[in-house]
Amino acid sequence: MRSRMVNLIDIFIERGFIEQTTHEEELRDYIQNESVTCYIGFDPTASSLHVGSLVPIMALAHMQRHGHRPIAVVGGGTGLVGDPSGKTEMRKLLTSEMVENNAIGIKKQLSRFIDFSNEKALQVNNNDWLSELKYIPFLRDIGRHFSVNRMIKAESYKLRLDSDEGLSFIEFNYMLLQAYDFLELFDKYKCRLQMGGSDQWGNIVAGIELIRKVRKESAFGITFPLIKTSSGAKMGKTVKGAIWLDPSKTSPYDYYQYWINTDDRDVAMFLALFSFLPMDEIKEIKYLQGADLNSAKTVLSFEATRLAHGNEEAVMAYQAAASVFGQRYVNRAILPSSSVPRDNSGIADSAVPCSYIDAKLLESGIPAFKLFHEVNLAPSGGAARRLVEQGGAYINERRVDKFDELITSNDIKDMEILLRSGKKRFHKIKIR
RNA sequence: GGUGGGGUUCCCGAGUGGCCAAAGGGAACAGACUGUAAAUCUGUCGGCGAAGCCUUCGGAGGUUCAAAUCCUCCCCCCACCA
Repeated sequence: MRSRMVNLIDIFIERGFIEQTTHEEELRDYIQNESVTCYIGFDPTASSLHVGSLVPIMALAHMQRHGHRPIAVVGGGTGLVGDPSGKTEMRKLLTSEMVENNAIGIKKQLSRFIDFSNEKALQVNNNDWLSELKYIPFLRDIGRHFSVNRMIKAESYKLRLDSDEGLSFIEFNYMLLQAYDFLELFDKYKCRLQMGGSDQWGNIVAGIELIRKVRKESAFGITFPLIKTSSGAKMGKTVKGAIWLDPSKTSPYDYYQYWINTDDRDVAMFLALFSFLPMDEIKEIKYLQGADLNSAKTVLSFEATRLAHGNEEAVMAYQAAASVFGQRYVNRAILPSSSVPRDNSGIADSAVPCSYIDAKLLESGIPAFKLFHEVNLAPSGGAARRLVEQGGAYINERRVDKFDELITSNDIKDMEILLRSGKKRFHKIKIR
C-alpha cells in the first residue's frame, strides 16, 4: 500500500532513473491513479543483454512492483533498420534469424527481473507488425504526420548529419517506425508510457505526437540518464568486452567481481539503480569511510548477482570470493535489508575459475610461465614470462621468482594448485 | 567519372630506403602504496624456453644487398570538382 502513497516518479527520481520526462504533472497523476502499461524497446543486437541495459530492465521491474504492466519490445523489425540516434556510425543490419534467436535469450534474462506469468508483463517483437506494413499506406497514414524540417533538426540525428558518413534513408526512417510502435502498443494494450535511454528522447516524443495526432490521446515519455562510472567509462564495458547477463558469457563469479570493483564514488548510485534495497539504507552508506565501503560493495555485488543469476549463484560467488580473497563479514548495520551472508556462511570455491589436470603431467613438472599461459592467466607465453619476472605470479600464495620454475606434484595442496596473477585474478587447477 | 589527401601495432598518431618490432600519448598489465577503490610513482606492453629467429605498417606483385618508406595494379575512406 506504500506504493499508493509514494509516487513512483518520486522513487525513480530518488533512485536516479530519470533524465527527462514529458509533462511531469500529468504523468504523475496518470501513474498514481491507475495501473498503467509501459514499454521499453530492447535492441536484439546480441543473444544477451548486458550490464548497460540494466537501467531499463530495473525500471520495468520497478513498474511491475508497483502494480503496473511492463512490455519489453524486442526490436526485431527496427533492428532490421538500425537506429542512428546518437551514433556516429551506421549499424550493422541484422538478419531475421539472428533477431529471433536473440529475442529468446533476451526473454530468458528479463524473466529474472520481471514476472511474465499471467500476462503480468509482456514481451513482443515489433517485427510482427512492422514487417506487415505496406509502403504507400504507411506513407499516407503515418508519414504525413512527420515534418522533415523538424526531423533534421532533431538532436538524435545531428551527429550523423554533421558527420562524414552521413545518414542513409533507411536510418532516417527509423524514427517513424519507433513512433509507429508506440501507436501500435497504444492501440493494442492501451500503453501510454514509453521509457528509454536519453538518446531515445526524439523517438519517444515522435511517438507521443503521433498518438496525439492520429488518436487525439495523450501519452508520456521518460528517459534515463546515460550511466557512466566515475572514471568516465560507459557502464558495463571492460577491456575484455561487455559484462553480459548470460551466465555462459559472463560467469556469475566474474559478474560478482565486476561489481566488487566498483569505484568508491559510484557505490551509492549503483545500489540505488541496481538493487531494490530501501533508499534510506542506501543513503547511510555515504557515511562509510575507507575500507568499510568495501562492505557496501559486497552488498552491491551480492544483490546485483542475486537479481541476475539467483540467490544460489550469488551465495556461491560470495563464497568463492571469500575463499580466494579471504572471509570478510558485512556488518549488520550496513544495508540491513540485504540478504547477503553476514556470518560464517561457509567458504566454497565452486565458483572460482578452475581447470583440471592429470597428476601424471606434474610428475616431470611444468614450467610456471607455461602453466599461467595454459590457464589463460596470461595471453601468451611471453606475457606469462613477464608476469613472473615482474613479480605478479603466485602459486599457492607464494610468489614465483623464476619464470621457468618447475611446478610439480610437490606443489599440490589438497588436490589442487591455486594460481594467482596480479592482485585479483585467480585460477584453480584441480588434480584428477 | 576527374583531381588531390589518406589507410601504421588494442585506439589515437609519428615515421617517406638501412640506426624500425616501428617515436609520443591513451588503454591495458605488473610492482610499490592500499581496501579486490581512486590518485600517484616505477616497470612492461607482436610471437617463440628469449639465442637468435619468425610475423606485422589496407591487399597482391615488383625494384633493391636492404622496403612501413620507391614502382605497378587492386580494394576502402575523405575533400573538392563533374
